[in-house]
Amino acid sequence: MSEITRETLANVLEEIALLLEIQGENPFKTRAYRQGAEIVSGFDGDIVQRAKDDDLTGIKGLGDALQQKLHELATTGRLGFHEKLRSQYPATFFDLFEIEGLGPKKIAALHKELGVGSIADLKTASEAGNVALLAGFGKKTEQKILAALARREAFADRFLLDAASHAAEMILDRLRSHPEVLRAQYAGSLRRSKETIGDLDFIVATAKPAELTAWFAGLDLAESVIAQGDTKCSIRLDNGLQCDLRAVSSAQFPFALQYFTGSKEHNVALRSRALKHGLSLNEYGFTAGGKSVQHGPIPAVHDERDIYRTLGLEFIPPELRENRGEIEAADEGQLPKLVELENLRGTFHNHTTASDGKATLDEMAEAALDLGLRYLGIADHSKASFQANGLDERRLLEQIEQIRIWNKNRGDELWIFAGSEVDILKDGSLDFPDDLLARLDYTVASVHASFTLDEKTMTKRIIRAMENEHVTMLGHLTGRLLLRREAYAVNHDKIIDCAAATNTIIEINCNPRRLDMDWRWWKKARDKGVLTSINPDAHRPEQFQFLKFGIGIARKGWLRKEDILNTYELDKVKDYLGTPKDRRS
DNA sequence: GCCGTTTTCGGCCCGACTGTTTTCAGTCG
Repeated sequence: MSEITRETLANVLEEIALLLEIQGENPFKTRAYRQGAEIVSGFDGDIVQRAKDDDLTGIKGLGDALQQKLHELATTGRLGFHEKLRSQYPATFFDLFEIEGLGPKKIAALHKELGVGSIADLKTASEAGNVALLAGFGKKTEQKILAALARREAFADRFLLDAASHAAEMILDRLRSHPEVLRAQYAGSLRRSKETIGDLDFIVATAKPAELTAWFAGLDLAESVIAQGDTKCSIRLDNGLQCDLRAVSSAQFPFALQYFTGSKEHNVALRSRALKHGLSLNEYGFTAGGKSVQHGPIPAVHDERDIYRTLGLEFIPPELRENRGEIEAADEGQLPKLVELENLRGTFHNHTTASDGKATLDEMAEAALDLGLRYLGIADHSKASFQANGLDERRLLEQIEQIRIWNKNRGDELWIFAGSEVDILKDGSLDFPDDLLARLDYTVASVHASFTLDEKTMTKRIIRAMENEHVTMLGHLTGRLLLRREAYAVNHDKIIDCAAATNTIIEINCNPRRLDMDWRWWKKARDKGVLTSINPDAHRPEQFQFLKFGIGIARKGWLRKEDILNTYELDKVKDYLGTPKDRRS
């Protein structure tokens, strides 16, 4: 029996939800399982242990039935109910749910009538023209399935933040310059600063919605038009990214923006709260609702802030809207004052041509100056990263000297901190000796090889590095490359505890391919007193722009200005780095 | 299947768009 993890528990519940849908079960029952999966994934604590101990009472959304099932699953590694459902379908069956345009009803029909149990089956049946013959299906549906299958092969279904953000800003500019647009904003997961983006959502306020949707469908950026109506239009860009436009009145705008920003889970919670206030909330406004509560007059709403205020809540910034405690905190007036891009004073963890960067030290420094930064940390690779032209001891000493000269001449404009991104070797020792590390202003310690160690060994390895007095911060904790490579196994709880105990900073690597450590861990780390640094890992000047994605992740992790080293003023950073590690706070 | 400061039963979010329909089901968000 493989080890039971949080993911196992959540996946089993999610699969049950899908299978129940296929069987036409009561939709509310299906939803209960799906919500159960969400609760398990987002639970703040050791849900697996709680399930093993049959200690799940009191967790909202997990009733008797789910508690019993989770307990069975956690203790025995299997769930009879789940296995019975699954046994009726092939192992490849769940892939079908990823096909655009196919939901439980259509998948059930395809399976029952044509025996379709995999993507390959679906392709064969569609190409043979058998799908179009089914009741409720037609030629167009079959064509759409084939197109979706082709697209699935050609494109990723999710996009990195930089690609999504770039497209969104471009389209937003176009929308805002349209004469019939009063207000425009992007919503969805991009506005929430999720680490990857499925599609883009735009909301416009206009008196002429149909004119806007037609204009949107005709954009030269549109590779194809997925749907076009009087108030809604969906197009696909030529990189495969889907963009949805909703055109609403100015009065509806805040509601639509709130609604389409999501997350779905946040909105469900918000709507249920509205009902308790005697109000029904949807994407167009408040209406009288709720069964037994006497409602007052429908309040005036001009912006999103008014929506939250009406429900007795502080304004909840989009990044926090994941139903992970933000509504409760807003209710108690306990939301953090989140960090802003303007709070940044400098940046650490940047590369130059000395290792694998594409710009020289001077070029990086000039770019940092242009950005208005007060200090810049250089951290080129160490010698073990030979694939990245890592510096040996002699070259590092030369670079330190070069930085000292810069500071002597131009330190009052931009102060450069001499650092190193030193490799954490397989046994947890570092790639440079302590006496050399001691000559640096700071170090970023990172894993760049031996990714396949088991979790216990990897965690021990990283902890050994953190215990070194010269390790200022930990680079990209899990080594994940979003949409490309999974994180290596590492125990976040233990790393966070060690970071707190040893005063080691954990970076937020804001390369859009990384965004590591994951935002879901930051609130816990912050509460334990762990400091972070928002690090662009820039290999060329334009990559300083990654800082804004790091800010998004920090905000998503509930972080405030004071939780982040590079919001400190220069003097304070010098003090911090000049204080022995065990006496930093 | 979950929930409850009127409820232990009867609610649980719902509107837009498409395609296959002859009045609506399915999907998506």
